[in-house]
Amino acid sequence: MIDVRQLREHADEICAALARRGDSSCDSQVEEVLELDRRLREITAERDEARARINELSREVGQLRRDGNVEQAEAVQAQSRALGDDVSRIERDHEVLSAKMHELLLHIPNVPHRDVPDGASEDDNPVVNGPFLPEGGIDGFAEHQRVPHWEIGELLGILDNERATKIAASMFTMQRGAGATLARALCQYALDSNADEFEEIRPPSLVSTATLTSTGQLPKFADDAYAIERDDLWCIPTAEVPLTSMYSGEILDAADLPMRFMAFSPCFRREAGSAGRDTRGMLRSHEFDKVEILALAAAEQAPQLLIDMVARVERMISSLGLHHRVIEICTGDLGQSHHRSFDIEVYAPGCGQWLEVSSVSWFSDYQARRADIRHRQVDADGKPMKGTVLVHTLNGSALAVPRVWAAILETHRQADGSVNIPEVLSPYMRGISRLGG
RNA sequence: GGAACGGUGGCAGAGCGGCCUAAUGCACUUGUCUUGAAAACAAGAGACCUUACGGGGUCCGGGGGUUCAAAUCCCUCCCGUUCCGCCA
Repeated sequence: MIDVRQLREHADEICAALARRGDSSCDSQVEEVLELDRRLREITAERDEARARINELSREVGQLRRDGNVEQAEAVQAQSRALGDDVSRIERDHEVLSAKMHELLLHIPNVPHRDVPDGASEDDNPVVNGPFLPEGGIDGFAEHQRVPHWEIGELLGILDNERATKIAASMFTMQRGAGATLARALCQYALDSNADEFEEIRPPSLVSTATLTSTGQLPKFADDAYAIERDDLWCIPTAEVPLTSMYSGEILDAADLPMRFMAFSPCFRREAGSAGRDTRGMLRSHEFDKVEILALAAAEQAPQLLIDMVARVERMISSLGLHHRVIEICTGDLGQSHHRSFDIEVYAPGCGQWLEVSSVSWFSDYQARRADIRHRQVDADGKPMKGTVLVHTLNGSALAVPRVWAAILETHRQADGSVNIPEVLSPYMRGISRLGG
């Protein structure tokens, strides 16, 4: 959610920034919000005035009754009752207007950071680091690496999506044997690698409607999430959702910032808009495992944290012997809640494509305003100051299992058809260092 | 799922229709005293909205109701504790 007060004072700048996203409907939405805001403040003043008068009169009634002056008390009561009717009428209007305004605000996207490159679509996302490829670039991969992971998985008996489909539905996956061990090893490894700075959390996988609204999935993207209507709960699409809301409605101490969390969780996605895309293998599925990293920070800490978190993901990918590049998300491709975003992509030689394995994003105070997460401010001497400010949120996937799993199979496939497990995973592989062969 | 009891400021906890502008204690901040600290004493202190910056309004789990007036009474939902039932 963007700030109404900011909007009031800097409407032109905000509209201009939103226009960079290429969505022209923002202007009219902003205008409508401002109009509602004007009316709302008008009637709020009216209501408060009436309420102040009622408070005054009620005190008078109390005094009159104590004095035994019943007649006059009743006269004042009648006066107050009439004012009470005014107040309830105004309150009804107020409720309608503020609900309308809130609804509009929930649909207005975040303002892109000024350094976000202009662009219309994902085709305009620039590569900002890499690509880090073997000698010879994309053509430098050997012939035995050019087998898609779904074929490798089937040959080695470690991927059984056919049965996953039988048990559940299409677009569900199932790993077995060493394949399942590898998937779990990746999570263990990701958690251990980030434990130096991030507190491990094991959050609920189902959350309330309020929680899913805070992070921006609702109301706009309800079709993408699995709903458990009977209990008014939703399956999380990422651990970002519960982690961000851990401190919702709370006021944090500046000294505790930044707060850093990581969590392993299953992720559930209906993939409503992508039916028929990436249907083979592990590239896209309704349920997958992921380790997420997340930070709640003061505004001035955010830029450096963004850089740090991208670097962490890059180190992890490199340590697995995978080939990656970092792209920055341009204005036209930026998610609704995002202020600035970087994707880490891994090259999968078997299926011959760059796979998005992580997206690290800075949300400015957009999510924090929805979730109401604030912190106390301190002055230059570290003394607490009056008032509170919203925190900034950042998050990213430390490691999303399926695509990394796929890239490992394809990248580390040997000429004899076996697959070498990256050295860093050996503590988690029960002694398995090679699949097949 | 059933029953009982609860939910009040950072925490503990009183209040159970008007003097609540929420007692009291702890913690906190500032000052006095002190070489410094502690103790003692005094004062202060929250959040949110709005403002002609004088103020005004809101906040006692959420929502609704009764009343001139609700922390206080009624309804409803949520959460917690304890006991029972069920159960990894």
